[in-house]
Amino acid sequence: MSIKGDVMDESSSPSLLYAVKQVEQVVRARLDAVLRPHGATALQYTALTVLQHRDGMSSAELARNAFVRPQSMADLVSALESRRLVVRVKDAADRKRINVMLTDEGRAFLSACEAEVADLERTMLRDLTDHQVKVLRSALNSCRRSLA
Amino acid sequence: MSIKGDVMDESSSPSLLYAVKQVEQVVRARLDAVLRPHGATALQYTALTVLQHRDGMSSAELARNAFVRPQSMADLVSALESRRLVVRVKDAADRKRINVMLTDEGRAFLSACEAEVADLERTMLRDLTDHQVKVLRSALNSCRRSLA
DNA sequence: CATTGATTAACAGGATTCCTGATAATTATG
DNA sequence: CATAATTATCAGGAATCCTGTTAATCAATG
Repeated sequence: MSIKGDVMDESSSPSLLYAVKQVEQVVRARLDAVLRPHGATALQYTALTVLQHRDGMSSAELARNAFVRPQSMADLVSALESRRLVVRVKDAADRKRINVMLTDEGRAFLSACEAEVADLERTMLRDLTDHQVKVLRSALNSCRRSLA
Repeated sequence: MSIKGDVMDESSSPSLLYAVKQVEQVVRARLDAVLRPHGATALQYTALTVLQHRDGMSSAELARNAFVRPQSMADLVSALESRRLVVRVKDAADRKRINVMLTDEGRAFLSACEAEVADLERTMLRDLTDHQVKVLRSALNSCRRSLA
């Protein structure tokens, strides 16, 4: 009885593009399950965490950061605003720009999910050494940079 | 002028869940761009490559492998069938099962995309040593297994 | 052997996430 | 100043995800 997601395991040296996708798929599924009771999706959560690091980004910036079209991100931000997790604030210095800011509710939401998400990450990394985690992190960042 | 996708770079030790998602996002965008002229999406392509490795999987198996609900995969397979890239064949030994088989067209499609996709992967890994690639691969597989 | 449980496929409806195409306003550039 | 670049928004649509439900088939159990 095989473990889920192992059709193309190490034995067949599959594409690393595929390996990344597999991990992302299982993360997404697991994250969605964690977040659903809180009323959000994995992607929405991701956008919120980005804002947590750099509040006040424009929708266009968020889109670029996520490698999607501006409109895609605008729709996501719109949904977050509907849920009152963010507000959109006209930029004083640049009137065509609208900054996306976390609300207190948004911050509370992130706090509420934090433990479970951290648990998920801990589970994901449980069989890796500290060194492997370090290499993984820098390799992923290298991959992203090379394709960005 | 920052590189796209670097809001939470190494300097702030972000979630590895996020790092995976970032790479997946840029891969998906790049892969979509490569595949669009061929008339398919990154996800459809991924499903086809899985079948390339193990032809005749059922839709339910493909779903499990991809960590999505059966219906989600059924819809994707349905789209692939419409494009004649796969056929669905009743299983002789188990009449409730339908095996998804690559067509010649499906195979030809994969061949047509192969060079460009390989190029993409090469680009992704260009700044990594062989050793780092090796660690990356096994770490990703470990992550997947731990969450599956 | 009959019943129950598990698995597979499919229908239906809907939300989310992605894209393209287009328009308008604002800022940057030469 | 005119043009180019950037931002946001409207519109429409495809793809991808889910939940809920039903029916058929196989597996397990007593």
